[in-house]
Amino acid sequence: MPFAKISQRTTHHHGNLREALIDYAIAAAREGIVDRLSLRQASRDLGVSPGAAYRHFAVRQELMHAVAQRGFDMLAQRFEVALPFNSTAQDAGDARARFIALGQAYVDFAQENRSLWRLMFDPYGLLACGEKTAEVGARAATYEWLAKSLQELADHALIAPPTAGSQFFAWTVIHGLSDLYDAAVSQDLPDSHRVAHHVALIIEALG
Amino acid sequence: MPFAKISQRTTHHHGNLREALIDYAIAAAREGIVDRLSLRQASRDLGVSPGAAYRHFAVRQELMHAVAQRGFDMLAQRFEVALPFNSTAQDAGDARARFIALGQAYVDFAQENRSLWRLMFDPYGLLACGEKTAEVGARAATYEWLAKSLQELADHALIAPPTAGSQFFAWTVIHGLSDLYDAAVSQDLPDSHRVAHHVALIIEALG
DNA sequence: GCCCAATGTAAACAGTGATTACAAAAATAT
DNA sequence: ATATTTTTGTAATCACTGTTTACATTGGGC
Repeated sequence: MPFAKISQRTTHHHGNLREALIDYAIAAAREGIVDRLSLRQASRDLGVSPGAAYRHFAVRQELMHAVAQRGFDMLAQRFEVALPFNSTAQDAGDARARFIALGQAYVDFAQENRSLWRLMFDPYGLLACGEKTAEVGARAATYEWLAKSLQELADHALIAPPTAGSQFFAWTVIHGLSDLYDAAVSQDLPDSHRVAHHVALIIEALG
Repeated sequence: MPFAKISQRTTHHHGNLREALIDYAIAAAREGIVDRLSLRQASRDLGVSPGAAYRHFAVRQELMHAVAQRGFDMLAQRFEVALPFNSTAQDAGDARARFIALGQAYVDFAQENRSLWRLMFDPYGLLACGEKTAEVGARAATYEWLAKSLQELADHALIAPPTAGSQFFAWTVIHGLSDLYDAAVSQDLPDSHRVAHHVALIIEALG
């Protein structure tokens, strides 16, 4: 589905089938429902027998697992761009702008990767799947950026000192926004700076 | 899966297969991933041939469609309990309590019906499926309660007069909370009145 | 009582996740 | 360098799925 047959390899071994499968799934995510991806189709397109995939993923869900993890990495990368980790807010306005940029990055990513996004937060996929340490860890990593940004806001007296509760609140709002923003477009909302405006409201709430 | 063979009917016609299938799926949702429900399994358990289901749903997705719609009805029912429609807030405290009850109802429903919940907000299921008027309509109906509650808050000077933007913001927060609350439990947050506290923050933001 | 639309059945199709027994190649040890 | 072991592939097979088709049964309206 995502793209036609790719590798006419001549060697018996594919070389990097595991990563190739993840790449394939990520590409598939961009133009459809990654969760509904067929292992057989993927194997076929990669020029490999169906059974081969099972050397790398004991079960279909395990591939989805890996894909979601990759998704969290991609998200973290976005955060790093929006909020380079070795940078700091200069003043209150800067802290505010950086916080909004963070929220915007989150929403943008969700919108540009709907299908992957949904997979990442599937409570039946990752969260229910045995050892959830890894991906919860990855999520926690992205959580760090939020913590940092909130701290900056507090440092410039825009909000009260952050707590676990306020951090969760901020995440909640941005996450909800990411999930619903599409639907919002279909309704007619006030036009300008929509995401920015909503993210800014978080600052009000925590002020 | 959800429950074993049910109807040993003697008549040729089932009588109400369509509703029976939806009921079955709703029951299935309570103990697993409704989205992964098998039409054949369902038909089997209902004592009917696989093809029979196709007299009522041209395609599997159409059943999911109907199930999600039922989900919105169930949610609306919760709202009606939390906020009887022919009642009004007496004072500011009342308005506040009612708003929080509304949010709590939303979160509770999401948590008690995780699988159904996820189906309801699947952007690939309903929203992408042709004529989305019906379920968007249903969603809009639940939206009315939120509008009413916000208006009550404004009437008692707890927030500024509601706008489309502020309404969307409130929805966003409550929705995000519903989606993430499970994950939150796994972290250790301040203990008491968690949902209530977060919903209350919406009032701060819109004040 | 007859006809017809609605609703069921049975059998088939292609496609799926997964398992198994076996082959080829790469890595490693001798 | 050769033998052995581990990794990674193949082919065939299983039970199951969504969906379609041709055919049977039924209940309601004339």
